[in-house]
Amino acid sequence: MRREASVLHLDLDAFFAAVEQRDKPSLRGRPVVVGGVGGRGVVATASYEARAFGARSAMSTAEARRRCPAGTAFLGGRFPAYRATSEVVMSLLRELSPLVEPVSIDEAYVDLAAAPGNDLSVAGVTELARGLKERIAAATGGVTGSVGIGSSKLMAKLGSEMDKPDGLVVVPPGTELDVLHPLPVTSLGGVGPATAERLHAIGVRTVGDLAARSLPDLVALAGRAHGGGLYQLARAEDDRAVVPDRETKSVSAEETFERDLTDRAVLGREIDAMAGRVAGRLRAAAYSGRTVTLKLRRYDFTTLTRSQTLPQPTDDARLISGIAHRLLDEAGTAGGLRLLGVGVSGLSLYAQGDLFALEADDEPTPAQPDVPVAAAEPDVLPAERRWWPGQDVRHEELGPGWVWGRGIGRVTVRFEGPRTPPGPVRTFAADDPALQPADPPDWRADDRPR
DNA sequence: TCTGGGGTCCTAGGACCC
DNA sequence: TCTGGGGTCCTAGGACCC
Repeated sequence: MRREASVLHLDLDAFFAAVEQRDKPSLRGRPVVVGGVGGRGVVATASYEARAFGARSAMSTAEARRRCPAGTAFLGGRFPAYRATSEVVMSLLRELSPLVEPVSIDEAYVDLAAAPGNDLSVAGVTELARGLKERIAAATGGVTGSVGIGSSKLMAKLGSEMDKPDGLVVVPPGTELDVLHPLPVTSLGGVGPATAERLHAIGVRTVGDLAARSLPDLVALAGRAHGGGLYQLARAEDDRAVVPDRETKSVSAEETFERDLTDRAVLGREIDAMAGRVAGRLRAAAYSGRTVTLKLRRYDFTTLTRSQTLPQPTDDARLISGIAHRLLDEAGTAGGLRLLGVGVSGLSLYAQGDLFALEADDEPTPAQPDVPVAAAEPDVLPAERRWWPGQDVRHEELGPGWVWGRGIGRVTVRFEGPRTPPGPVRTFAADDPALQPADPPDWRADDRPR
C-alpha cells in the first residue's frame, strides 16, 4: 500500500457490446448480447439494456434468450474490432505513464507514480482521470470506461467497480479499511464460488469478518499461498507491482462441439486443426514449448487433461498434433466428447529446430503420427456456416453492412456503419456472390490521424 | 436449449537424484 | 530386518479471472 493514490484501474464498460452498439447504430439503446450463438454458447458480454432483463456474462445464451425480449440482438464476437479499439485505449493509458499492465482486452492497471509530473493528490488524480475518460470516449467513438484510483491494485480495482458504468472513484489514502471492510468477501479477487462457500461456512461474509480471522485459520481453509493472500488483502496490505510485460506461459486452443463427438477420425481432424492454430500462434510470437497438453471434456462435463513433456521445445504443428493424437487414444472417447483442447506450455523464446537441424539433419523426425495432416477448409462452406450474426459484410452495390439474421438458404443484412444513421435491411440468398465477408468498419472520423 | 475460450497460479504425489 | 531429507521435474487437477 502506498501513501498516495497512484494506482489507476480502468475497466471498459460492457466492452464487446459497446463496440457493437458503436458500429451498429440500429442497436444503440437496445439490448445486445455478445457471445456464443450456437446451442452451447455462453454470454461474453451483455449491454446494460440486456442486463436489465437479467442477461449476464457466463450465462448460457439459451438462458439469455429466454430472459430477453424479442428485438434483443444476439451477436457472435468480432475480435479484430475489439482489439483495434482496445489498442487505442491502451495507447491513451501509456500517455499517462510508461507502466501500464493490460489485464485483458478491456482492463488495465496504470502506475501513475512511474511518470514524472503527475499530481498525485486526490484532486490531481481525479482531474487526470476525468481527462482520461473524455479522451477514451472521444477516441473510441463513445466507448466508456470506469476508473478507480487508490493506493494499491486492490483499492484501484475496487474503486473501478464501485460506480459502473462510466464511473470515477478515488479512494483517498487512509480510508482503505473504511471502504474495504463492509464489502462482501466475494469482492476480493481470488474469492470465487469455492472459497466463498468455505468462508460462508465459518461465518465470514464481509471483508471485515475476514480480517478478524487468524492467519493459521485462513491457511487451513484456503492453502498456504491463497490463505496468506486473503489475510493480507483483508487488511488492505497489497504491494503488488504494476507489471507491463507479463510473459506468456502457455498457448492453447479448444473447442466445444455442437454435438458430442465419438468418431475418432473427426476428432483427429479437430486436433489437427487446433494444433495448427496453436503452432501458428507460437511461431508468430517466436515461441516454442516443451509440454503438449490435451484437454478433454466428456459427455457428462467431466474434464481431464493429459500431457507429455518433450526433451526439446517445439513449434511444429505435426509433432504437437501427433502427441495429442496419442494422448487422445490413451484417454479414450467412450460416451462421446463435448470438448477437445490442445495446448503447449513450458515456453522458451528462441526458435527451436534450427539448432538441431544443423547438426542432426538426418535424424528421423520424432514420432510422426500415422494420421493425415489437417485437411484444408473446404473452399465453399455450407451456407449456414458462412454467415454469423453480427459479422461485417460488404455488398457489391449496397456497400458495407452486417449480418442481422440468417435462415435456411437466406441471409439478412443491415446496411449501416458507425457513422451512418440506422440503415435498411435486405435479404439475400446465402450464396449470393455479391455479398462477401468484410473487415470491421473504421469508426474514426475521416480527418483523425491514424 | 444448462454450463465458451483463453489464460494464470497453486497443490500434491511420485520419480529421481544427491 | 523397518525406513533421511531435501530439491527438482513431471503430471493431473482445481480454483479463479476476464
